[in-house]
Formats: sequence, C-alpha cells, structure tokens
Amino acid sequence: MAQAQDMSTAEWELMRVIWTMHEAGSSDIIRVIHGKKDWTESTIKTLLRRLVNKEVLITRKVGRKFIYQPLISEDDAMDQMTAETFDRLCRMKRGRAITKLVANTTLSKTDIQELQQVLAEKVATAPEKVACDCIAPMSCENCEGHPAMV
Amino acid sequence: MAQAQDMSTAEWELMRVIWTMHEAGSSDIIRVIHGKKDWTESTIKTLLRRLVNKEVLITRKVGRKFIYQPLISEDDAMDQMTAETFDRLCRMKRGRAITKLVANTTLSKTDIQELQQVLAEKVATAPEKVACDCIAPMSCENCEGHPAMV
DNA sequence: CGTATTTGTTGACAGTTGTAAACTAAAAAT
DNA sequence: ATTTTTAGTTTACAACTGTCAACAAATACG
Repeated sequence: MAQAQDMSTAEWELMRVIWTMHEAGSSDIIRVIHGKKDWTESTIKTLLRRLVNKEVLITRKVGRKFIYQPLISEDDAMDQMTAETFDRLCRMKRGRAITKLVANTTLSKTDIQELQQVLAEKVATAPEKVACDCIAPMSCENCEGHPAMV
Repeated sequence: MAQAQDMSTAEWELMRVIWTMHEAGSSDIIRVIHGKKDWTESTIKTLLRRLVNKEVLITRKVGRKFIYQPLISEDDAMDQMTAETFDRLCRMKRGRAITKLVANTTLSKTDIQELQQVLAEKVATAPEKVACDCIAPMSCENCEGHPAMV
C-alpha cells in the first residue's frame, strides 16, 4: 500500500500539485509548476519516476504519454504523515504538543467547531493521565509515576 | 540555532533519551539504551557525533570524556517538528488534519481542558474560512473561491 | 520526408542517513 | 609496567534525496 512516509519532502510537494489536479500528464504538471517552483523539467520527471517506483502514483499509458494518478488520497497521506510525526513524540507529551500546534495554527470557525465536537466526545473516556513512554523515563520530572532507572 | 528539522529519525530517538537524562556521558547513554534498541555502541557514537556537528548537542569535557547536553529543549524541538509537518500541508486542510489527529490521539482530561481553553480563546478571532495555498488550486473542489488555473 | 518538439529513460553527483567495524589514546586494573 | 577497558576518531558503505543533463523514441509540423 502507498505509504506517505515513503515520500520525501520534494516528492510531497509534487504530490500536492497532483492531488489538486486529480490526474495529469507530465507536461501538464510541468506547466502548472512552471514559475511557482524552480525545478527543471528533469527534476520533475525524476520525482515522478520515483513516486511511481514507490507506488504512490500509478500511470496509465495514453498514446506515448503517461497519465499520473495518486494511489493514495491527500487526506489519507496527511493523516499518515501527521500520525507518524506524533508517533515520534513521547505519548505523554503529545497533548501539549497538539495544544501548542493548535495555538499556532489558523483555524476557521468550522474547524474549531469540529474540533470542539471531537473533544467533547473524547472527554468521557479520557484517562486522568497518559503515561510517558520514553526509553529512559528515569529523571523525567513529568514522569513521577514511573519505574526509576538504575 | 539548533533546529529540530536537522535531526534524522534515528537522531531524534537518541535525543529523546538524552532529554530525559538531561545530560550524560556516552557510556551512560549507551548503558541506558542497551537492551531497548539494538544499536551497537558504534552506532550510538556516530549519532552523538553527528548531533554535536549539527549543534543540537554541546559537549563539556570532563577528564577524557565528554558530557553531552541538549542545546534545544524537547518542548521546543517537538513544537518545531510538528510545525514543520503542518507547514507542508495546504493551509486550508490543516484544521481537518488536526481534528483527525486529535481523534486518534489519547489525551488526558487535562490535555483536553487545555485544548478547549485555547479553542475558546481562538474562536473570537477565527476567520470564516482559511484559503487554500496549493500551487495549483485549479480543480481543488474545496477551493471554490480560488483563482482558476489555465 | 526531414526537422523540431515532446516525452520518457539513463546516468550522474554530492549530501544525508542508518549502521557499524577498526583504530587510537588514555585510564584503570592487576 | 603490562594488560585490559573505556572513550573518542576515522573510515565505510549502501540507500535515499535533491538536482540535473544527456540521450532516445515517438510525434508533429513545415
């Protein structure tokens, strides 16, 4: 299955273009990007090829050209990418990281409402505390309840 | 200044250990990791060296050995990392990505309260809509209000 | 038909990353 | 003082990335 984590930064940027186009031939893609990013055609072609290799894009041959199409939706890729980022953080600290992120992100009134909705639903089952899962929670002041290290 | 984005995945994992230890010599670090990750000593030493080169860690020489210490706090690094991840997403879609993330993250009651607090404060100044900032907002159904592409 | 254009394929190159062995210098143990 | 242990430095190497140029095949145009 197509994995967002397999995409490099440059590949991701290119994917964003393709997602908005839904599907397109390389020339269309190159035309759309022209002037917005200073990638040469060569660079774009390389990125396309790599994305096909990684099975993030599939191609359909039409005449002598290929139509490129995402194998993973932008929403799914975004969710995977953000989940992976947060997976790298200590469980206990994710809440505070999200709060900070929310504080620094521009959200529409609708976004806020939806978020409030989700929070309201979560509160019932929310634990009092989320345990730290660091490798060495030893001297982690936040982790009082934790097994000390030697 | 120390930048979280300069840290690779492996380096980040190592940093998590060092953050909880506050500061430590390589042998302490190696001992703490032993059994938790199957990195050889060599690997850990390489990562330490790279982190020092990247100025994410500083060292203090004590006798013949070094004490390694973070130049950036874990909180700051987390905030940088999460901000960078979200910077890669279309502005308009960040709200929904956050909502999805929140839905999939275990949050403590306190985390939820704090988030609710922040949201409550943001709602007043929240825009009705956040504009898409994709390179080719052309056929992006979500972007009705946007300049069409040729 | 022969040339210009389009599109795709190969090869390239330096920098980063994950992983680690080998080597060296200093210190500790015997 | 020898030997052993410890800590740090060098070297290595394949895979991945960001960037491209060069080349080849197919097509379109004059």
